[in-house]
Amino acid sequence: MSPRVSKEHLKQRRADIMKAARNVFIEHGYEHTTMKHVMEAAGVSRGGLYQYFSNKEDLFEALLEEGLTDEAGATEDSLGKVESYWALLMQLLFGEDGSPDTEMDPLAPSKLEFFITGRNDERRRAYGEKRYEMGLRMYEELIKAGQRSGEFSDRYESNLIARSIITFVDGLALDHAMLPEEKVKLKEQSAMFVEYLKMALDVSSSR
Amino acid sequence: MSPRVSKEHLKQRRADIMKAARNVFIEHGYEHTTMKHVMEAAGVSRGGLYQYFSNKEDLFEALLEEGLTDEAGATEDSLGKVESYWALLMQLLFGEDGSPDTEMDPLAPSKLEFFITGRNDERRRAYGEKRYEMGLRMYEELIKAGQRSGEFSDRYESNLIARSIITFVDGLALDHAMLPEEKVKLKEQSAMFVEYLKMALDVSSSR
DNA sequence: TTGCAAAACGACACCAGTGTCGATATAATG
DNA sequence: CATTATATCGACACTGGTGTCGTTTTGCAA
Repeated sequence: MSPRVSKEHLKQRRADIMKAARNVFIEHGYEHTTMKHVMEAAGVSRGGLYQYFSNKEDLFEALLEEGLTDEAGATEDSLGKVESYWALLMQLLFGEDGSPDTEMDPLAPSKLEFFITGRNDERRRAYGEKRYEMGLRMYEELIKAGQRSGEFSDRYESNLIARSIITFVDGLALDHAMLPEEKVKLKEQSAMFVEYLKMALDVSSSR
Repeated sequence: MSPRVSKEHLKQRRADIMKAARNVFIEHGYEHTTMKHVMEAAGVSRGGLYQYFSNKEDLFEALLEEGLTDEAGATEDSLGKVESYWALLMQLLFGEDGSPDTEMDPLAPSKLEFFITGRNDERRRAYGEKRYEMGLRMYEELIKAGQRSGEFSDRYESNLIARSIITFVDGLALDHAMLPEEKVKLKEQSAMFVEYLKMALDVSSSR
């Protein structure tokens, strides 16, 4: 119900499709979802869907970008109301409450798929690298700042610590994509990794 | 050129196909290789190929099993000629020479694909869990033994350490699947992880 | 109301990949 | 050498997914 409609309505429709698509990707994974799945979930026709997204890749990338801006916003928010670099780091790792829990981005498995299966496609690869660099820089800057302030020890290179954080997070995401949470022991592993970070950064208390 | 042949020849043919398939999977990844690719690489017809493997999944699983038995054999070999649990652990992690290097199983990215994209298939999932458990048990037993012998501290639970090893290895494999080696800094990260293990197990020297 | 631009529709042509099956070729056996 | 079991072949039918495009519908403006 809406030909030649306001830009508002177009935005809304697009958002609706993306929301439905998100659920589909979560359910079926990237490779196994089809445009037909999305059509049905979003209650839109084939032609209608292609009006907004020219193919599955395009659609998924829209979701990726959306997630990115959301995240950036959340980080922005945290920046003010945090009392230490350590607290900020914990918040970056585990979200709002800043303590290890069992929640993970439900879209994460599909994201892994997207980048792994696309590793031979130049475009996709470049995009993946860009995202890796972004994450890396984020953690690295944070650690550097903490080191400069004296809160963190500079025994280890900030770059390397940042890298190991990403490796760990990716590893957890990967294992969690394939195994039930109880088997991965997400919470315990996260807690242990935090111990490791405390050691590497020479932070005593967790507050 | 070989109908009604010796069992030897059949084994050989099968092995040849698997070898060719391995290369194809390495080049294209699991999802993007087709039976046609394998046919061409192995120099065998469609019908011929299907005589040995009933589909792509079957073929890939044969490669997985092969890798598993190879690995078990290599581990077996090490067991005798190793002077400490620590050395054994390093050998398990980094292969023969037991020191961090930049080599990784070239089939690893395809393996990740196989299990991630198949995470909703019951059969595949169960298989993945089985493999995880196997790897977990292997590391756990080793660490337990080291702890019993007094070589390792039992400050941390062997199970948890084993898990974090797998998480780390998986994380590295994942990042390496998408990023060039220089970007992941495989070697440096491995070295740092070893430092961490030394800390967790309270091992002083690396020999 | 009426006209229209364009949003939404869904049938269609197309393609790539799969697994099968009858035909063919040939290594072993007597 | 003739026979035969069967390994190998490749054409084929089928399937599922894709992106397009002419048609229909509908919200808005005149």
